[in-house]
Amino acid sequence: MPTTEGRGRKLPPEFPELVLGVVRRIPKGRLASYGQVAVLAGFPGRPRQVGMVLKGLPQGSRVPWHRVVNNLGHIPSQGRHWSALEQARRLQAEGIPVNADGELDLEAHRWRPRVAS
DNA sequence: TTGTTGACGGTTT
DNA sequence: GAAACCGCCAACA
Repeated sequence: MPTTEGRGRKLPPEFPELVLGVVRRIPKGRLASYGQVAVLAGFPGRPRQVGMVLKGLPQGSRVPWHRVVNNLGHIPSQGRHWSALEQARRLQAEGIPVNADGELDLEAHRWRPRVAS
């Protein structure tokens, strides 16, 4: 049955939910990259769509989307319309040091989901 | 309808 | 070791 699963070329309407579910699973003081969230959500190779979903999140969302950064360990748009500076401040409040450049130690706080082991 | 952009990632030169 | 290019797919103009 073609649930169009597996290589479903099209993104299911639940994509945002899956992404939010993964992001919500990020523990405090931990960081995750867009690609990582995409893979955990079950859509490897689509980090941009993940960003697009987070972009459409309202400010009242309980999703710790501020814990999601790019693989470079750097917060984007640092000065654009987006309030990246405020998010960086939140990360510091979680115990994650952020440079004035908007860079942070991703590897030092990389979220490690249980891979079975 | 087609073309371009985009909270990015990975690979190659 | 660093920089540049390409690729994925969806939403927007």
